[in-house]
Amino acid sequence: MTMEGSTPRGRTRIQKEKREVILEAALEVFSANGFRGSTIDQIAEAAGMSKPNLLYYFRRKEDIHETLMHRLLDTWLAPLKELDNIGDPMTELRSYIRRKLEMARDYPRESRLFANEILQGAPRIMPMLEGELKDLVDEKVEVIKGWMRSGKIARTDPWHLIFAIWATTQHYADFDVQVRAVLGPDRGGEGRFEDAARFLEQLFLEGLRPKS
Amino acid sequence: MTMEGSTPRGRTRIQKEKREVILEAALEVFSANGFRGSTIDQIAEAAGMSKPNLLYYFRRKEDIHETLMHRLLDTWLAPLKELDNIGDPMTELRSYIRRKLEMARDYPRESRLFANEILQGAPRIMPMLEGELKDLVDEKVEVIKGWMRSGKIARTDPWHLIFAIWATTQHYADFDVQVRAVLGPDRGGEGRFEDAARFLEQLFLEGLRPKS
DNA sequence: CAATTTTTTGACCGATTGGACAAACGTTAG
DNA sequence: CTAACGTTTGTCCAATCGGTCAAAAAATTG
Repeated sequence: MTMEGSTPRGRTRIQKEKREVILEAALEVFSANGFRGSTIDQIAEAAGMSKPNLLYYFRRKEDIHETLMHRLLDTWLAPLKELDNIGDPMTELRSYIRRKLEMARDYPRESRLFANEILQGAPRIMPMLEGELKDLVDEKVEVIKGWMRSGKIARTDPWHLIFAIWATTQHYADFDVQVRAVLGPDRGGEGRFEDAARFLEQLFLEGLRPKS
Repeated sequence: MTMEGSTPRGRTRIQKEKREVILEAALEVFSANGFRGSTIDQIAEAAGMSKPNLLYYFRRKEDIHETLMHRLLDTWLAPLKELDNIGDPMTELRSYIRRKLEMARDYPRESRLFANEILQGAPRIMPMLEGELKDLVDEKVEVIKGWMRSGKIARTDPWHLIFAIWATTQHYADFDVQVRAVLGPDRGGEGRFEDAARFLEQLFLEGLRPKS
């Protein structure tokens, strides 16, 4: 029996392993060149196998990308999911910013893959944006609104607050080459994430300090 | 004599006009699909001419992109160039944020073209980033440092302040589809730029209010 | 061992791509 | 008019692309 892409059943040990190798290679290639800029040959070479061999595990180039994007969104939303109102609002926000910045530092390829997809108009994940993502944001917006009502943080627009956190943190992954070019050799080393963390904490925590 | 791409001399009126039409079409196509994702045929069609005709004005696909990127950087740096210390620091910063946000609103294609290039590792404009861009930022960092020394704004990292302004404003162009998907039909209309402007002003101006 | 199934590969295919080129067309100057 | 120059197009080409296929090689099973 040939492998059925639709049925998760019947995956042998080799299939599971090779599919992981391919996905890892595809993440590397897709995040660096975008979907249309990447070729199956490139991915196959990065995965250490021939093109027909790769196509034995994923029938179409788009299947690889789709699998990658589905996994990605879960990883990507995880930090926001952790945001809840059991702790102190300022502490919660600081933790969220830190987690997002750590993701930009530790998973820049994932961030760039996501950025690539959105830049092209999100043709393959639009439903997920309007569904899962929007629902999660709506939920967290209510949490933030609660903080504002109770005077724990300044009143402002919760949606744009979330956008600002996304934008500033992901910037260090997506625009990494620009950040390093501007900072130069001295300031552009690994310490840039520490500097960024300090700055962003100050910006957001001072910027959201409740007036009273 | 055939047209020399290297010599700006000898451009007829028709050449100037057609080159502009091509660049406008290329901006549309490149910003939506990236460099490798765009074809000469697409650009030619958007420009209302045949592919060989287009190649009469630009010998290679890359020449179009290069011309576009060179112009782009000038446009892109203009708002930052205007930042100087003749006015009140807070007013200057507010103006800068507003100008950048207006650019994201009025020139989203340019923003996405730039983002695409940086995402791919800036293969074609790296020298400009390390040269012009870095020099300009270094200069403005000194301006901001002066404001901090004189106690007009809070002491913080000027480089990351600039990054944060870039990231938050360009986010509304580069991640537009995500912003609109998350905001939904009600809040995602044209008013979103007004909301963003209000939020960003509050965030940055409160976040940078000097502690006295 | 042999039979069967899974994995791998070389060769191939049609479509698309960036680009070349010569011929045709248009325009202008003498 | 004609010669020269600028512009446009149809046709063509080599390279690359995503993907197929049959057959070989490995692995698994009995």
